[in-house]
Amino acid sequence: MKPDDALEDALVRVSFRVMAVLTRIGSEHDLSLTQLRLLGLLRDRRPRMTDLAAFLGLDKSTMSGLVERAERRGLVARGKSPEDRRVVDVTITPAGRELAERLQEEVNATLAPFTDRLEPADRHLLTHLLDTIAGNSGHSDEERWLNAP
Amino acid sequence: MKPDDALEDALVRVSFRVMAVLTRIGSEHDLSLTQLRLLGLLRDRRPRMTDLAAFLGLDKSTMSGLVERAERRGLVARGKSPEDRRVVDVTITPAGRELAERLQEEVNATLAPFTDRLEPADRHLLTHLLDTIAGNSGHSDEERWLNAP
DNA sequence: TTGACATGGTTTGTACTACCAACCATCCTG
DNA sequence: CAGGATGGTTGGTAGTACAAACCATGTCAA
Repeated sequence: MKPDDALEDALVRVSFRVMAVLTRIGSEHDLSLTQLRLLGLLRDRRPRMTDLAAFLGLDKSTMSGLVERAERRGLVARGKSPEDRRVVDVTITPAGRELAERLQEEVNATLAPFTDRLEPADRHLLTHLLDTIAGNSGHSDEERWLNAP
Repeated sequence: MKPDDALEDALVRVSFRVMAVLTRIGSEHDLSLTQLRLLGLLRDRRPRMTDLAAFLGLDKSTMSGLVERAERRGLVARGKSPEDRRVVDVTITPAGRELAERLQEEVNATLAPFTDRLEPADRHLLTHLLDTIAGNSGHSDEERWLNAP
């Protein structure tokens, strides 16, 4: 084992904490982590099923069930593309959007006590460092919350 | 929405990336994220079922199945406590320990390209900042990889 | 143009995850 | 010793995820 994996360890540790927060908040709204992410993803996109599967790293068949359940709850809608009648475009409904926004607020509010352990300057610094390792050095507004790998 | 959630967003984004790495590496060894975490947890502990459930934030019944499947694969073992014959102590087997170590190496190796985007000084800084928000300010060697919330 | 192949989604079947409620076994306490 | 509390397992249900088989539509080349 390499002598200095402290950063990798810290990343994994913090990530599990963040996931615990997301999982809890999701479950309070009867949403799995994946559904949560789906909703966040659809806030500023209108992808087809295949794109969604690629974004989330899931199989097409998994997407079918995922979208089907979300649709049954009125959070997303399926629309057939006029250009290619095979493709199904997935959109978020007003109800879904409202839920997604509330979720993000709750997540941020829950994470705040942790991030508030840092001085404002350190918060900016940490944000920058995280963006750097994530590859979003020039913080593009395109790449947003709950993005794909 | 508060004006400055940049740090929270970055944390969530990076966490999803880290989870994607863990999920992929786990699945290459036929391990779910939870099994991965269970294995990591057992590397330096010998908890009873209830403690494991609390650590992982899961129901006792979920732990039964989880441990049962891991035991069937020879990665962990159940041992009855002599003091209290109700409790079941869970231990990692040599095979399980070897796998856990290989997993950690792979995870660290996969994360390295990301963390290597930072200068050594920034890596130390980031480690310190992450430890701070996670509450492990005095980096205790007790609290290790894949810890509980 | 039409036959062959590629692409986009759904369906079906299986295994795992996770919860809850009900249930035994063992411990503890009055 | 009779409750009740605690530790785990079992059974039932829903969701997640994959792979394979499938249908519909699109594309390309002979």
